[in-house]
Amino acid sequence: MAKRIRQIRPKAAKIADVAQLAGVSVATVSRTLARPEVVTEETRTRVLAAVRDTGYTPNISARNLRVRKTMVVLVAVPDIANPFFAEVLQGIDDTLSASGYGLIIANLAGPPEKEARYVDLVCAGQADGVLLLCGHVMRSADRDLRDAHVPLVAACEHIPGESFPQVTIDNVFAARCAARHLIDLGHTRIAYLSGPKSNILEQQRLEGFRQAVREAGIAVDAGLILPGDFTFATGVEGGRALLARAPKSRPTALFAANDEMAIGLIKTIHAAGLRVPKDLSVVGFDGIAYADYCEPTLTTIVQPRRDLGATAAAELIALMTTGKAPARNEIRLPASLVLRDSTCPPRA
Amino acid sequence: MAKRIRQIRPKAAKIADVAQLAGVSVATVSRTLARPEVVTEETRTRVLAAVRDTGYTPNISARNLRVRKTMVVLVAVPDIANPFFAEVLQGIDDTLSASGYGLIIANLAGPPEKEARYVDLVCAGQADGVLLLCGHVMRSADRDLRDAHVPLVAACEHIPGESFPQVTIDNVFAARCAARHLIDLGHTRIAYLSGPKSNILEQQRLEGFRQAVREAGIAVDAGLILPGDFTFATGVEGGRALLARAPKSRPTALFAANDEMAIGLIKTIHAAGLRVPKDLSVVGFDGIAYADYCEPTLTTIVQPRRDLGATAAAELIALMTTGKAPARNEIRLPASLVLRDSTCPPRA
DNA sequence: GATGGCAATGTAATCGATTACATCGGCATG
DNA sequence: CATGCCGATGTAATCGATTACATTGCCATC
Repeated sequence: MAKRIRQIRPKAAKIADVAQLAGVSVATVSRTLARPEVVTEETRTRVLAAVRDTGYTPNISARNLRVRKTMVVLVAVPDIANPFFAEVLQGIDDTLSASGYGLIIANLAGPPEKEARYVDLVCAGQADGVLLLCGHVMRSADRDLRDAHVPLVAACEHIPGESFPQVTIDNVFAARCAARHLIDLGHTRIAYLSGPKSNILEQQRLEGFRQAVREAGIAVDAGLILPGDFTFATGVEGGRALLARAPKSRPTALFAANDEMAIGLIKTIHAAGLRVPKDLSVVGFDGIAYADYCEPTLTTIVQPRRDLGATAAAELIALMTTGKAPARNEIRLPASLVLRDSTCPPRA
Repeated sequence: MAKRIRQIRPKAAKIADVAQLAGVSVATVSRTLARPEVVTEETRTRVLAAVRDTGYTPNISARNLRVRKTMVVLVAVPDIANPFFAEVLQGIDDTLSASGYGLIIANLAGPPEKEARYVDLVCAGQADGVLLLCGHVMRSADRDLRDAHVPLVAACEHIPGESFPQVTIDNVFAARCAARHLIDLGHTRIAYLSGPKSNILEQQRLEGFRQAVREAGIAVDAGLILPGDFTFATGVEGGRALLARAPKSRPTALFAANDEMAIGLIKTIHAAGLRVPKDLSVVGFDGIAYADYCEPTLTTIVQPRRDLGATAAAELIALMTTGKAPARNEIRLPASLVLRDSTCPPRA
């Protein structure tokens, strides 16, 4: 136990060691590894044998310094603990690592000075590109990021009027579909459970909701727009607010700006003895895994999470390698309304 | 729109530029930045001004090459999409980034060759340390990792007989508590919903379950050990298996080796018209956020996820900086049994 | 047989920061 | 006044890989 860990790492083999062992020059070793076809069959085998024997692996810092690339991209994510982003991340990781890129994750949930540190990293040439999974990067950091002229791609949150590629779903349209679904079922008193007002996604989803309601000729009741911030807890709050209303004036359906709030709300409604969907139909947004586990299963807009990540990553790779922006700057992936058990027509 | 992104990054300022502008040598610039107290007040201000004016940020690859450190640690995680690990990651991230370390995440969910690539990265000196969140690293890669003599710390899964520090909870003990809770409530026919047989956590939890049952003088019914693999889907399967039994021979309580399975199982039980906890008490394991959202809320063992991550990270930092292993190699953090609504005494 | 071309390999400059060692000037001490 | 020390700064070696350019030798061509 507690066997002392070797404190001094054995001096790793360097390219010169390999060269010496193989009886060639360092250039030949480097070439053998980078473009095997340019060296003789014979030297190639000798060099590769030497590589094996020495256990050589190239020092990446040295290479990076020389070629001025890092093969690393920085991914700024609002909150890794959020399962939604976790899945987007997987898509990113798959694509990126298939092309030999590593990714370093900047988790923005946390003290803001961390954010600054990550931006520094990028500026210091520690990343060849940046993937933004959220619209709100700190103002000052944001400037620095642009000034660094590092290839940049955003995903998930669409920021209007930006010049870098953005991969998102059409939130306005999707929200309109969701609301429309409730309307088609026959609901006319429909509530909306909001995300944080300043959030772009929230704004777009509310807009979609408004459009659908307006199209149906329903007046939007300001009292039915409930405040929230995308968390389970505010979903619970929303449920309480609903229950506080006189039964007559309660909505028969509700559209939540994300799934977590929808689930919190349903829980509260159930606790009060009312049933979803009979007494209240609920539609969510995002399509987190849990939406399919909860009771009742949640009708929701499912975003192609992995695909969003994968596409954004592919876009970034293109940008990093060709250096030019893609033809279409705003890439929209299809989202789908998945019908489950949390919606039904209103009671007669 | 599609404003062409600047293809050639403006040549970033280097230390020599700053030195020239400030009218000092590169050494002085470097010293000013690293140890401000050793230079004159006067030069310091001149240098800092020059740094600002040139927008200089040190090139990290060059620094790494020189000082043979990267200030990056590699975190091997079985599956980032799993919310449990996501929270552990947050703890890691907080601690690591507070000490100026970056982290690169090796997501092992995916093609095994990715794993090899990550190991290469470490061997190539791209990381100063490794944090393992799972016991099962590929055999061959495992060897390479040890051979690289890179500081290593494991968390979450305890691997008996290893020489590197491990930060975990006592799974056997915790599982025993969970089972004990059911026994104390008066249950005598208790089922166990397993994880994958080869998984160490599963083995430890099953062992804890067995101990509790044995202590209570209850015979372990092999038919009540249901197969599973930690996924929601196998939880559902487990539920079906239970329902397939004659009502008389059904257990009155069940301990699931993790929360996701417990939730899947409850869903199935409910769908069949039985109620949790009245007809079946259920205890889970892990304490994922969702365990507190579901209906009924889940009695479970909650692991100190953030703390596991933070402690492991702190341990790794110590190992990387002092180079010596800590006094205690096996660090156990306390887990707690949280009582919620999914358990109650059996019906008379 | 001289010449040009080409394929294979070697030599050395280079990337940008850190830091051991050298230098310089000033001041205190004997 | 010479000596030595110290604090501030400069000079240049160094980290390890890549690659432009140089070199070598061989073969084909005239």
